[in-house]
Amino acid sequence: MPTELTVLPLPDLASCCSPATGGRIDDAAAEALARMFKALADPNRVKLLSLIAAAEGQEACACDLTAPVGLAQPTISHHMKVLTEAGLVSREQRGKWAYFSLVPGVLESLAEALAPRP
Amino acid sequence: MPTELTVLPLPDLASCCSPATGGRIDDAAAEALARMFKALADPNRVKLLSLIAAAEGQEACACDLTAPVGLAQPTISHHMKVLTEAGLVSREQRGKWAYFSLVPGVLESLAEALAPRP
DNA sequence: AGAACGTATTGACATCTGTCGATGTGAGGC
DNA sequence: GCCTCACATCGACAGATGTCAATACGTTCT
Repeated sequence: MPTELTVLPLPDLASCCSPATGGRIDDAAAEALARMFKALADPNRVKLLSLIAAAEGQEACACDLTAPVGLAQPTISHHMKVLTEAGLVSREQRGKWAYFSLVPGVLESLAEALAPRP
Repeated sequence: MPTELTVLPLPDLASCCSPATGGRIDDAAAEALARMFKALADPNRVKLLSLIAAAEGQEACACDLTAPVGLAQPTISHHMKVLTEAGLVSREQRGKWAYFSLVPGVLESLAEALAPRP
């Protein structure tokens, strides 16, 4: 079977050149942005992302994510899937452990869409 | 009766000095951020925000928001309430029209939380 | 091969969310 | 005063979402 593709391909985000505050955005851009924000719209996912971002190399093992947020293992797995499919983090299997890392540039693109700097 | 307060007081956002990607954030900050993102987690709300941001003075009458997004009037009203309670826009009654404007600095704070610039 | 371990998937559940029609409210105009 | 206009609120509905227990999957060790 083919490797799972992220739901939001990176080019899509890169193409949303009209930032949210810089003018009217089209339907596709609005949906692309909303899909990213939806992935961030849960406190536990924000925490998970923060944990990964705070780790060295900006990558963390799933085993290190369960305890800090205090949720059951399947729930963590679910949230990580949401973050992965949104294109915010990437997953790498290393032995029996799953490592997640920030996808470079995505958060910066999102921030740019929110408040473009002159 | 007292003036309605925004659900997310601005100081709260300002105090979330540990950005999402700069280190572990505490529960309160995670929830504050998630609340903002939740308000942005709908394509129509992104469009509405974009319409306001694109208008001169970054303010728009509700009557000008209904047609572009193609939703029923109560639905627009609902979305604007969500955006207002999230602290992203403010509402001002002028005659029989309701004007919404971007709350200054909030989007910038959010962007900063997502990707702090050095 | 079999056991142990780390994760993912499934199924079920309660809750939240987006949407609209109907109705309420408040300001201006006749 | 009454009617109209702009907007908010209510009630209802389908669909999405967060959560966990139970189970399945894949890797590693013996």
